[in-house]
Amino acid sequence: MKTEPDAFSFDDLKACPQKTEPWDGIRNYQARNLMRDDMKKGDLAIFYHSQAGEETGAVGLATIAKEAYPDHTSWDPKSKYHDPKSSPDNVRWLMVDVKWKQDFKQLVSLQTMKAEKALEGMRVTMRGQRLSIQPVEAKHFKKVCQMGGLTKAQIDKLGV
DNA sequence: GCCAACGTTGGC
DNA sequence: GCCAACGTTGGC
Repeated sequence: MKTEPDAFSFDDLKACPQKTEPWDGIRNYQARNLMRDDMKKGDLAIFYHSQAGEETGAVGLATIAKEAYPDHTSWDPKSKYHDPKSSPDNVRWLMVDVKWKQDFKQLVSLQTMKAEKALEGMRVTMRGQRLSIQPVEAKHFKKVCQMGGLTKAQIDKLGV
């Protein structure tokens, strides 16, 4: 899951009150469908900082705390995420809740991921991948955790 | 700030 | 249903 840390960072997620955060504002059908179809409660996500200069990359892990439900900001005219075509009766956009899980010991920069042979084919390393939510294969997921400095025991414990 | 990539919109 | 125009993302 990508986010611009200037808007919302991994530290913000870690600090937020009940440690769960509604992932609102997703206005892309592919991303919405991934949330709706593929994200189950308890699933893990790699948290990724985009547009962050040297700090661009994967910073840690989050858990899906709540499965897809209507994104109410979509029918709120005051919201920056307002979509006039969405309403409570005709829900167009969904969100999930996420929860901080684990920090990486070190940043796994985009550069490092691109250079890592074992991550070949991982979406985020390929050009033109703007999608803010991307599916990650288990082998890539574990490799990124390893590059982030998690121990083998810690990675095994995740049950990926 | 540039620009490639690509999603969305709307005229036809 | 095609496709040009336009908007957005995000690396650089």
